[in-house]
Amino acid sequence: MSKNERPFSEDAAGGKGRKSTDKRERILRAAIKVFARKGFYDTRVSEIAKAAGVADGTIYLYFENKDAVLISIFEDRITKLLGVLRKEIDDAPSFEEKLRVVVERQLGLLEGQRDLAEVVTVNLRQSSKLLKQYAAPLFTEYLELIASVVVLGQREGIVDPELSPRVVATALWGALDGIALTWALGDKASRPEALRRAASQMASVFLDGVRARRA
Amino acid sequence: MSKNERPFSEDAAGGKGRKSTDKRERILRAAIKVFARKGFYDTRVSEIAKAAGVADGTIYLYFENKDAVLISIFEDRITKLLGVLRKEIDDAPSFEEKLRVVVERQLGLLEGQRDLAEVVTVNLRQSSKLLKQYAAPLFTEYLELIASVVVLGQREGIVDPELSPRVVATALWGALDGIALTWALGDKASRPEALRRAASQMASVFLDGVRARRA
Amino acid sequence: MSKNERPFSEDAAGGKGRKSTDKRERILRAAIKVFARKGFYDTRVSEIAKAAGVADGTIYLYFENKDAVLISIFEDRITKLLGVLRKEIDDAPSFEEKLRVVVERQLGLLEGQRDLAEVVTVNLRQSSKLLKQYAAPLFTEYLELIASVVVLGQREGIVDPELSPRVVATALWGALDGIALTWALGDKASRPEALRRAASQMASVFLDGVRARRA
Amino acid sequence: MSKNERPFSEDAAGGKGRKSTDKRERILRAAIKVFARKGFYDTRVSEIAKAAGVADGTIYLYFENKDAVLISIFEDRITKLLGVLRKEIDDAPSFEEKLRVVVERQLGLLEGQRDLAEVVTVNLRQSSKLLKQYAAPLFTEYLELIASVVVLGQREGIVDPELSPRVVATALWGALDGIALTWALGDKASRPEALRRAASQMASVFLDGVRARRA
DNA sequence: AATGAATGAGAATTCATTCAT
DNA sequence: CATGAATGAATTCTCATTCAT
Repeated sequence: MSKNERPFSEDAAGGKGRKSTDKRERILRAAIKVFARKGFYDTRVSEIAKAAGVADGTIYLYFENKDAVLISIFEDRITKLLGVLRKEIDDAPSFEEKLRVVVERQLGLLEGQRDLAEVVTVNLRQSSKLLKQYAAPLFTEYLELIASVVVLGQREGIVDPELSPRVVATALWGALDGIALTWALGDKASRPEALRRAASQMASVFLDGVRARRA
Repeated sequence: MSKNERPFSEDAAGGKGRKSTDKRERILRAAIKVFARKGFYDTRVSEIAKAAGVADGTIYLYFENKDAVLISIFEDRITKLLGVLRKEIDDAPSFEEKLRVVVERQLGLLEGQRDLAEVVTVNLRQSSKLLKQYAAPLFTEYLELIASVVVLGQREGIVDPELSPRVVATALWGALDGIALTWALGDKASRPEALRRAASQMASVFLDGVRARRA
Repeated sequence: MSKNERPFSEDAAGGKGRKSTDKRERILRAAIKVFARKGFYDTRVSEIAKAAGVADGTIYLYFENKDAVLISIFEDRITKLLGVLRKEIDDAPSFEEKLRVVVERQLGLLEGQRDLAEVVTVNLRQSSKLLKQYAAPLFTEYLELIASVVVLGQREGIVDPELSPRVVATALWGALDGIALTWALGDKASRPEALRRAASQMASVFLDGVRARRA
Repeated sequence: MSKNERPFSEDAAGGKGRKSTDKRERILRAAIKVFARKGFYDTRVSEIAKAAGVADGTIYLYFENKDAVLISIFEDRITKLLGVLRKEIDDAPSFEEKLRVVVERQLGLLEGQRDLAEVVTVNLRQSSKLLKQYAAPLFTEYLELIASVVVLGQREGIVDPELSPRVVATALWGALDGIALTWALGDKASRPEALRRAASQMASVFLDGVRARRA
C-alpha cells in the first residue's frame, strides 16, 4: 500500500541515497510520526513498521532495536539541525541577530515539523536511560552552541559579563522548549502566528534581560 | 494540603484508621524515589512495593494501577506546592519580590527534594496520555499563577504591557525547568550553590527582560 | 449495614440453630444467590461475604475455603432434598405416582428456589474436580433413588424388564435437567406454568416410553 | 469428524497458507484434550500451548484470549456436527430412523472423541457468560433440529400432537447428555457397548413415549 | 468470634526480537 | 534483502487466604 509510493529517488540530493538509505529514512520518518502521536513507550515496533510500509523484521535490518530508532532520530535530525543552526549563526552579523536565529530556529522547527518537535520536547524525556546516555551529549552540544553566542555577546560588551553563558543558554533553551511544549499540548488549532509572536517576545525579553547593566 | 491535616504526632494518637494514610504516603514516597532513579516505564510495580516495604498487592489497595501512582504524585505534591506558592506570592510585597519567590521556589524545590524534582521534570513527560490528561490541568494552574504575577507587574507599570503574560509565564517556567533538568541530569556532585546562583541570575534576566520599554 | 438486620432468631425452628449456625446458613444462602448470578469462578469470596453481611475472613471460620462453600451447598441442600424425595416416593402409592413425584419435585425445585436450581444445573459442572470428587457421590445417590423406582416398576410388571434402570434413571434426570437448564437460560419472563406443562408431558412420555412392551 | 476432512496429504500440496490452519487446529485439539482432563478454569494457557507444541504467545495469534479457545471449540465442532446431523436426518427415510440418527449421533460422538464429549457436556457449562452468550445460539439450533424431527413425526401422525416439540427435543437432548455425562465421569473402563446399549434403549423409550395416544 | 488490611503466589497477556523461508 | 509467523521472557494485576487487632 504505502510500499511503492515513492517510485523514484528519495530526494535525489546527495547521491549516497541508495535504496537501503531510503528505507532507513522511511522508517525514521514513520517513527517520528508515530512517536509523536503515541509516545515512545506506547508505540509498538509493528506500528512503526506498518507506518513505514515495511515488515516488522525489516526494522531490525536498519536498527539494532527499538531504542536505537529513537536514538537515531536524535542523532540524525538534531545533528542536521545543529549544522544548519551553526551556519546561520555564523552568517548572522550581530549578537542580536544570532540570538534571534536561535529563537526563531528552535521555534520555527515546530511549524515545519511538528511531529519531530513533539518527539524532541516530549519523547526526549521518556527514557531516563536514553536521555542520559544518548541525548545528553547532543543536548549539551546544542546548549554550548547557544552559550557561545552569549559569550560572543559578552565579548562585544552587549551582554552582562556577570551572567553565566551556560545558565543563560539553558534558560533560553528551556523557555523555548516550554513554549513549544504548551503549544504542542495546547489547542492544535491555534495558529502558527501565536508561535511567531511568542518567539519575537522571547527574543526581546532575553535581549533586554541579558543586556549589560548600565550603571 | 494533606500535609498539615494531622498537626500532631505522626502515629501516636488514635492508632486507628491512620495506618492506611501512612501507607499511601509511604508508597508515594517510595515511588518518587524509584521513578526518579529509573524512570516511570523502567520501574516495576514490585520495585515500588519493595522500596515502600509493602507487598505488591498492597499498592493496589491504595491506587488503581501503576499510572495512578504517578498521577497521585502530581496531584498530591503539586497541589501542595501550589498552595505554598500562592501564599508566599501573596505575602511578597512587590512585583520583584513575587517574581523572585517563583524563581526561588521552583528551583528551591530541587534542593530539598531532588527526587521529586526529577520526577516532575522528567517523568512528567513520560506518558503523553498522563501528561495530557492529568498533569496538564495542574500545569496550567501553575502557569496561570505565574501569569497573574506578570499581570500584576503590568498593572504596576513595571512590566511591558505588550508582553503576553502567558508567554512570559511559560518562558519563565521553561527556563527554570531547563535549569533544573540540566542540574538533575548533570554532575550530581555540583554544589547546590550553583542552583542558587542560577536562580539569582534568572530572576535578574527576567526582571530586566520584561521591564517596560522606556522610550 | 446488613449486619443487624435480623435481630432475632433466624426462623426459631430447630433449636440447634445457634448464632454460629445462623451465620453459616447466611453465608450459604448468600453464596447460592451469588453463584447463581455469576457462576462459581466469577464469584469473589468478598462478594459472598458482602452478600452475607459478614467480613471476608468470617467465611473462613465456617468453611475451609471457597471450594468448600460450593461443596457444602450440595451436601446440605441436596442431602435435604434427597430426604424429602425419599419420603415422598415412599408415600406415593403406585409406580406412576412415584415417577410423577420425581418429575415434579426435580422441576418444582426450580420454582421455589431458582437460584439453587441454577447452582445445581450449571455450577455443578463448573469444576471437574468438585464434580468428580464431591458431587458425584450425591449425584449417584440421586440416580439410584430414581433407579429404585424403575426397579419397582419392573417388579410390578409395568416397566419393560429389558430396560436398564440406571440408564432410565440417568435419562430421566438428564431430560429434567435439560428442561431446567433451558428454562433457566431462557427468557426468565416465561411463566412457571410452562415448567409445569413440561413436567407433565415428561412424565407421560417416560411413563409410556418405559412401559412393558406388550406383544 | 474433522479427521478426514483433508483426504490427501497432510502437509504436502501447497505448503503455503496451510500452516496457520494447521496450527489453529493443533491448538484446538490440544485444548480439547486439556480442557477435558482438567476443566476450563483449571487449565493454564501455557498447558494448552505445551500440549499443542507451540509457544504461549502463539495461542494469541489464533485466538483473542483463553475464552475464545473454548468458544471456538464449540463453534467449530458443533457447527460441523450440525452439518453432518442435518444431512443424515435428511437422508433417513422415516421418523423412527431420524430419531435413531439423533440418538446415535449424539452418543456416537462420544466413542470417537471422548474428550470432545467431556468438553461439550461439562465445560459447556463452566462459564455462565460463555454459555449464555456464545453456546446458547448453537445449542438452540441443535434443539430446533431435533424439534423439527418431532414436528415431522407429528405430521406423520406418529407423534402425539399434544406434545411440545421443543420440550421433547430438550428432554431427548438432556437424556442423551446425561447418559454421556455419567459415562464420561464414570469408570472410563466401561466398554463402549454400554453406550450403544444405552443409545438403543433411549431410542426405544422415546419412540414409545412420544407415540400418539391411541384410544 | 469477627474483622478487613495485607499478603504474595499465580496467570493471562503483550510485544520486542528472531530466523526460516 | 525482506518477510512476518513464532517465540517466550517479562509484567501487571487479581484474589483466595491469613492473622494481628
